[in-house]
Amino acid sequence: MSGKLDFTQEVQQIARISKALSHPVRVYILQKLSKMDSCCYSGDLVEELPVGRSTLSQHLKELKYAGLIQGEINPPYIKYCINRENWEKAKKLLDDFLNDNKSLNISCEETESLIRK
Amino acid sequence: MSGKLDFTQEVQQIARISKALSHPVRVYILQKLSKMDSCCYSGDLVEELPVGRSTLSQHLKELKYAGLIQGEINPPYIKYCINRENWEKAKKLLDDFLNDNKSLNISCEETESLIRK
DNA sequence: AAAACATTTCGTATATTTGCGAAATATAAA
DNA sequence: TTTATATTTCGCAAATATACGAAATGTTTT
Repeated sequence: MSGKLDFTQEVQQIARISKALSHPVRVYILQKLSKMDSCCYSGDLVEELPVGRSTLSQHLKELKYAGLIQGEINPPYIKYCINRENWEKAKKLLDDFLNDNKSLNISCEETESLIRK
Repeated sequence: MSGKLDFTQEVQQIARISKALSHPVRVYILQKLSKMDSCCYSGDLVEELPVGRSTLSQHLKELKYAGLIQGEINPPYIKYCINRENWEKAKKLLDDFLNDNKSLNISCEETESLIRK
């Protein structure tokens, strides 16, 4: 009976993907994997990143859980690479969110009274 | 002397923006403000959202701190609207991050051995 | 001046995130 | 079979995020 909305699937998905991108280590990993168009060993990444092995492993797990990367077992290594399918979906979701503005007019007068922290 | 990298400004900014987008309440607010191309009172938003006034206020504060929205004082109300300048910057940062892939070939063989949670 | 209103700040509780080292797992090499 | 290697899981501590209600702030209306 209240006017409270449930969040749409879209809103929830955008928040979930953004959360996956909300840490520099994870942004770095995704940037590298998507640019390199190849796979990376966890051991290679830990050399470049300012975190320990177990911490890196957790970040990889989160990205895996979010569906943005996948690991190919290649004993005793695990090669990580972008999950292209989900990466494309994530891109589309964020693109739509960022660019679906009704107009770009500035209707809110920018006055001197704007709150500044 | 270690091979550890510092994160680039770009990587840090992407993580910071993504963090601002990592909660459904904040995604909803940004979606609404960017689509409506108008301003909103905190009181209007609290009617629609499943959080209390003080909690909403905190989310608005975070978005303000991230530079994505601004509040125009209109006593006794405060009208919130998108900070168009920073919103455009955020869009560009994320767009570049999402779309700057060297190629889209799938070089990582997708085998049955993919790790699945 | 007092009452009403919109919003924020404060204090607090709980949950989640981040990080580490040690131990566990599993494979390859000796 | 023992040893070395790559990675993950576990247990824990510290930091951060989320949420609420009560109190504070500041403005308008009465």
